Amino acid sequence: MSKIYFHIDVNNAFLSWEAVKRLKEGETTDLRTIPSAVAGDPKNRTGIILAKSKPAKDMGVKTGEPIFSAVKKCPDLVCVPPNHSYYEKESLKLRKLLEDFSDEIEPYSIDECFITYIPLLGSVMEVANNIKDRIFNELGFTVNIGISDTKYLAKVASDFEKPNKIHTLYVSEIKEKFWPLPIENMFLLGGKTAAKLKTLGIDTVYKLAHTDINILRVHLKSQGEDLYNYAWGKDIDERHSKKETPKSVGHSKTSVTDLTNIEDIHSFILDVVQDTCNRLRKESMKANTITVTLKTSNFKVYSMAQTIDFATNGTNEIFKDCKNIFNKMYKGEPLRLIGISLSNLEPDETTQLNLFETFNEKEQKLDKTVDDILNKFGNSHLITRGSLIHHNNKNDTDID
DNA sequence: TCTGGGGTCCTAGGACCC
DNA sequence: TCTGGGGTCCTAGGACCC
Repeated sequence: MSKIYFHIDVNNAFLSWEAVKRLKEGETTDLRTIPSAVAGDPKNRTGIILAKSKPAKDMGVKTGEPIFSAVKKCPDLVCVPPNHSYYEKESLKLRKLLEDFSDEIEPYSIDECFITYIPLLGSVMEVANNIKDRIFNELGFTVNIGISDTKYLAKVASDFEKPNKIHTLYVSEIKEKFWPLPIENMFLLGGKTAAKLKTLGIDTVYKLAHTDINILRVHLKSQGEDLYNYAWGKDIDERHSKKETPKSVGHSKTSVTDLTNIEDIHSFILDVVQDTCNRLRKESMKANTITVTLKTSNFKVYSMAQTIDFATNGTNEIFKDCKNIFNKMYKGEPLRLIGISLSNLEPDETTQLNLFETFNEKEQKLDKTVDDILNKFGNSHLITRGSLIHHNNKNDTDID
């Protein structure tokens, strides 16, 4: 007997979570009922729309667009700042609830999961309705559920009419429900590929499914073959499924003002490295490859990677490597963003129990150093971090 | 005060080895 | 002095996802 998958997708996740939170805290307006959005802060040059309400969407507001352009279309738009740690908690609550309905839960992102259907719990529709109702009653937000015998089609189905809806798209239904759709509705087919396909006269899933696969291979390589197969109901293979252990850990930050001074840049790199290494150690992993990414004030992005001789997760060591890489690649332009990504990961046995104590002590020492400097100079980011580097170089302190 | 941040995978090309 | 191919590893950039 073949499996049936449900794809659970929180409707307007960040915005819904924010709305529920605010109602609980006593606010009277439900953000979901007015033109609203969760958005970054233009002062920090991160002013883009991360999630929007239905009324905002109806006025043309799009995810990823700058706030200023959203406000042009929708002058009454209410923007609230994002709260990622809160969203993480809501996401975990959802997964916990889903454990009552499935023994195979595969998180796909913070607001999406694939689960397998258990026939003992009732018919497919009964179970789907129960899930939907319990989420709404206990957690306060709505979801879409897509149902199919493949994960790929379940994902496509959950994207049909929203919100608070259940849709099926079984392989046996692709002719009526999938093929008539524009290719943009296909999962794993983005804007660039859609544009390419259109120049070939392919604008619907039907046309894609009825194009010679060799033509697709010539123009889109292996992706062309994959898309052709999806159009015929083939499932995504495991390479598109999330794995338990991360393949890379990275961080990047946009600077409030463009960075031009080398000391400021080094402070900024240290800042990003500290966050990244911290997360890597939490995962008990070490990295063999370090990648530095720069975005210039003109939005040009380039990167350089280096594979090191011995895997590490030490802040100090990685900071030194990052500076080396940076020096090799930097052409002197004003920088808007700096990112560090650590990849080629392997488990770090040394961060297990026996060294846990000393590791913590070191962490505390660093925290104290940062705090001391903070107290001395105030909370200006650059002064703080710059001082830390200076302090580090002068005394050759192990900042890890 | 215009344009985020966190990921995964693929491709093309170069280095290097046999 | 010329000409091979296969295989692996690494890197830079790009497409895609949420």
